[in-house]
Amino acid sequence: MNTRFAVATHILTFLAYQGGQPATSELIAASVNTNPTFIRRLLTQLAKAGLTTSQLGAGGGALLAHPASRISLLDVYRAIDEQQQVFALHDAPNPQCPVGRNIDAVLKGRMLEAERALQAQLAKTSIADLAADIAERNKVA
Amino acid sequence: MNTRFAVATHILTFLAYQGGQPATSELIAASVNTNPTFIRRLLTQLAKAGLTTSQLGAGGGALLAHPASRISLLDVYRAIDEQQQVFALHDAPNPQCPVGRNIDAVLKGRMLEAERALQAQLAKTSIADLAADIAERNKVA
DNA sequence: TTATGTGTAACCGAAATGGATACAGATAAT
DNA sequence: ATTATCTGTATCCATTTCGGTTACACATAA
Repeated sequence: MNTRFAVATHILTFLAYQGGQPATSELIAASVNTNPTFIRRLLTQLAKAGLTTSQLGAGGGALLAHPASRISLLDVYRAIDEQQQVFALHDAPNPQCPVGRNIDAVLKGRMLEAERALQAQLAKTSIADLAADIAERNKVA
Repeated sequence: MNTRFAVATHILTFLAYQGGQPATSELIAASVNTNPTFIRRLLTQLAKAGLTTSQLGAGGGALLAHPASRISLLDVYRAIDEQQQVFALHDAPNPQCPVGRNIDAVLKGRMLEAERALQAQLAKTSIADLAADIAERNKVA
């Protein structure tokens, strides 16, 4: 998969760590080690999903729209991965073949089940959980 | 994701439907609606994973190496998706940042949990299940 | 009024994806 | 033995995706 989910999660965790202080795309980009445009593109998606807000102008930046404890990895997944399916079907199997005619319909159901299992697990982790894990690691070190 | 998992599953289901009769890559390609080389590439991977065997020469083709009831979608996933991870991390976050320094380690664990949930669900379906579903659909129609 | 920061468009190179051709080698059929 | 068949693999190609880069209009804070 692409790294957008990981980066989006990084962004949100970073914002949680900011404690209400707006973070510029440049600042976040430095933490992620990428470029500000990439961050802004993801922030746009996160904002559209209602997970973040943006403060324009000097001293502005991105903020969490909700408490970190109420943002789950599933929320991030849904905000970023527009198609929301790990598996892809192959185009247009042969309708003349008894297998080709039905494989998509049959496989789609099983893929959905797997997808649901994945999403259910993602729902169990919040950005606050990640922030806490990170705080723990920084405490020890 | 790419369509290789779907095509590999299609191949195996097709072979299950053949009832022990070898299928050429050309025949399978016609069912999938793709080219024989793509099928042979996947068959090579499936063979390496011990899921299929190949009969060379005239009248030859691919065969299931085990009963379809003993080949799960997880087996296919493992055979085809070499990296076996839905999620990717972003390269080299900033080690100077308290978040960047730890995000990968923390996120990796959560991704693994989700990956495991996905795989556990895949394990519940066998190629025989798919073949049965397809048979049912062909019966009704 | 000026500096700051977002949102978005445009362009780029690298990598991945699947399609197409080609051919050596193994095997079955005759 | 000879021929036809089929695999396994290499090579090349066009298309798409991915993330990086530059640029700039617009909104807002200082």
